[in-house]
Amino acid sequence: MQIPKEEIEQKILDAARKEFADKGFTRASVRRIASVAGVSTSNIYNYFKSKDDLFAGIVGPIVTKINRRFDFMESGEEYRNPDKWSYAYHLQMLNALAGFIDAEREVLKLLAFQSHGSSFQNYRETLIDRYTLVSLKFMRESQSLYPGLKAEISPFFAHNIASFWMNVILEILMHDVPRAEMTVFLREVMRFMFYGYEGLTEYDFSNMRPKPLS
Amino acid sequence: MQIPKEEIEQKILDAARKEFADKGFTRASVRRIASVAGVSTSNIYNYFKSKDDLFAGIVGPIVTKINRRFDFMESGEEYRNPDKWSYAYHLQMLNALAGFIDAEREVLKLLAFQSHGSSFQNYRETLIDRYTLVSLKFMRESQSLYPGLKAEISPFFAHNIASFWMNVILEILMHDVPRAEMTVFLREVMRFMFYGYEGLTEYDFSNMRPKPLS
Amino acid sequence: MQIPKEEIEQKILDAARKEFADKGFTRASVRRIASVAGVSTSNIYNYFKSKDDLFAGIVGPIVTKINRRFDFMESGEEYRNPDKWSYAYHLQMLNALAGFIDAEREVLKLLAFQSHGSSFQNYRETLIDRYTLVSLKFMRESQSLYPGLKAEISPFFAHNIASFWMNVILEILMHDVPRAEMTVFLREVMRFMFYGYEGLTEYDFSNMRPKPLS
Amino acid sequence: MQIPKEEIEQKILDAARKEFADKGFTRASVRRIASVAGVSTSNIYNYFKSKDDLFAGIVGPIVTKINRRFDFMESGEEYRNPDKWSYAYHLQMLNALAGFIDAEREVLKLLAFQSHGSSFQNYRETLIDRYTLVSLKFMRESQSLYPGLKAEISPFFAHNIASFWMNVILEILMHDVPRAEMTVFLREVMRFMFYGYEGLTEYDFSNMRPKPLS
DNA sequence: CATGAATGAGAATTCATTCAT
DNA sequence: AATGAATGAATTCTCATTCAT
Repeated sequence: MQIPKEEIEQKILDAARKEFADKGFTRASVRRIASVAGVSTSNIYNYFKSKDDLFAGIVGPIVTKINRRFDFMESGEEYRNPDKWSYAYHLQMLNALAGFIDAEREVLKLLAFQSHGSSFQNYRETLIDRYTLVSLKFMRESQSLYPGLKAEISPFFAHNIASFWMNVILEILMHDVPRAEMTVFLREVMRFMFYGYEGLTEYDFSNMRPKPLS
Repeated sequence: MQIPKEEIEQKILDAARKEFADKGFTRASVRRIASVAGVSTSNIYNYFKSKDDLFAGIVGPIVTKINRRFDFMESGEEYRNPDKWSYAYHLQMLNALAGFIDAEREVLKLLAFQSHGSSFQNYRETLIDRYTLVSLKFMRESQSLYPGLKAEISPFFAHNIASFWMNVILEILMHDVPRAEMTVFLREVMRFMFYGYEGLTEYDFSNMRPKPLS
Repeated sequence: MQIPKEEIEQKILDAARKEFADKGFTRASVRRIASVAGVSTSNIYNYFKSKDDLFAGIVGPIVTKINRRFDFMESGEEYRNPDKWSYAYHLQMLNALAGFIDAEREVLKLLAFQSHGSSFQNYRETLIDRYTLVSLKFMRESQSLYPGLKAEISPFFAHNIASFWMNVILEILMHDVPRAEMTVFLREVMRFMFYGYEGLTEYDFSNMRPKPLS
Repeated sequence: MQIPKEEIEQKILDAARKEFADKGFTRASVRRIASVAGVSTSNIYNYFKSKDDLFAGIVGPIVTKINRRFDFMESGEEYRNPDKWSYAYHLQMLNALAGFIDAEREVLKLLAFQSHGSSFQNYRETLIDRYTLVSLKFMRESQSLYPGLKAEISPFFAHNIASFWMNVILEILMHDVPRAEMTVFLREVMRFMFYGYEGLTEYDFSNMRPKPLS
């Protein structure tokens, strides 16, 4: 054919992205995707072996990226870097997060709000769980590094903090918060968190937490 | 015929509750509900005029209760009570909340996780919005009562706090946290929140926030 | 009960009339009729043994009236009256017709446009056929009375004239022609018919046909 | 698979034609059509996107033809042809009409008697309205060409004449009048009409109207 | 790689009617 | 006379997927 393979695949993915965004996974129709893509329904099955696989084709790359980031966090390497314990580092992380959200809004929205019925419907939970583990590990490491720290956080509480962060991201996505406001907002959230933590753990995080905005 | 109406209605509701809990609103099947309830499919429509109405038949009463509670909060009456500003009051609220969650777990789960596709699919958002308004109002009233307070909370931040509380409840539901642990946990969360607020608003909430659990 | 039988029956008939007028026989729903009438669906079956019977309950009396009129026409008695051959008589007939249509619009519309699917769905045809027979008979009698008349009208042509008259009535009903205009219009139609007949039959109907309206 | 598309489509159309002819649009069943066509119900929806579309698939081509004929009449081009005002021309038209009716009996019957509930249910009215407009226009043009003509026809009367013509066609269809008789009959009707018109308008149409048959 | 053809299972809902009470 | 309860059959339509070509 004249049309190269990749181009067709791209057309399918584009159409699918729109359809999933509009209707959500369950109510999306492969037929409609095909017709928008200008491709026969059956041909879609030459590129993706199921509706679920098609969804994976869209969110897969981003999921991989996210997973790799979590792999890295779980590796613990990060924490061995003393810079990790600085305000600047946290700010940098927040910026990276904001950038990522901003760049991948569309797909992240699919993952967050439209994946019900697909094999990614529990992805949010998975991430929260992973992040919970990471943060508990971080707490433990903190205690060995800073013996004064009394960070007695219950696993479920940690889970909720993780869930809170996830929630913050979902709210950003849901309300299409622009990049610039994201930074301000995320910094405020982090400040809020540090103060909250301090209250619970009786430890002074002042060198880490963001300053108020002017 | 001999079987009284209520009994049948109850059987249908029971079967529906199970089905909705299992499959979620969209993927639930009226046929299956009927067959589990031991009733002809069409007979269901003598009791509930649509699948959505059937769902409403289950969650409706609880929704009404919740809405009434929010009506009361919006009325502002609560805030005119000076006790509202006390630690004891907050604890009492948390206990009431825990009791309610504990009593209505099953239905609340339907509302929270299985309502997608029904007319209640945005209920979570609605509640968050209402609570946001209430808390912003509370902030404003606080400022007139306690002029020292610098509570500059952006509406979106307030929205996120509301969303956080909602999230806490969802987590409790999702992980079937038992009643006893709920109290402990909610108290911790509130402590966390007060400290967080203090950091943001530079105001001393110490007379209001829960003490640490020994 | 306090409510007398007739009253209930009337309520049912009223509700049914509305429903049939709105939806036509086939798409009308007995349930809806019952609910509008404020009666249980099943109770309707104590008054009318089927949906069709219910429809008959509405149109029946008018149908009977019409049938009796046709019985009379078929009896031929009318034609033995020499006045029948006069302009005045025809005018009187048209007025009677207009009055009848005006008085029974609602039911006639049901019969004309909404009876499809009921046992009255062929009533229009039946009437046309009866009228065809009557007019052919009239023609024959005319010839014996007025030997000069060459009224060679084919049965099918007669059928069409009958159908035309029916059509005129349907148009009056469909466009809600008010009583006053009806008279004018029917007179014009009759004039038109007589001239048409004259052309076909080479007979002078001038003593019978309506004058032009000044 | 081996069976080519057109063949299947034809089978479906054939079965549908029968079903619609038997039951009328509303009471026709897609299931039954499918089973008669030897095709799965759902496959029908690969050919026609709805029951209505299926009906349109049958009557559509003829409707298009008819519409084009009316477009032409409305264009007025016809009237600028002086031959239009001749007996011969009218006869030719009647013949064309008879031919068309004869050729498309089956579909015309569907349109005329079985379209209730479909999107063609008002087609009869539409045609009558169009024809009414055309004939009123014709009347006006006549007056400018033949100033002696006093053709004061009310719109509603014109409407009724149009309706009469439609009715004539319906009767032909309903009683399966054979082609040969159609010609005779239509000529009689036209003669009748011209005489009728003459009586109403006091104008001499004698050069236009058909002669009596022998 | 592409497609036309096909399908079975399933969806929610409406219907007229029946019948024991 | 009235009703509450019940039902089986029917409706159109949508779906993801398969497979021979």
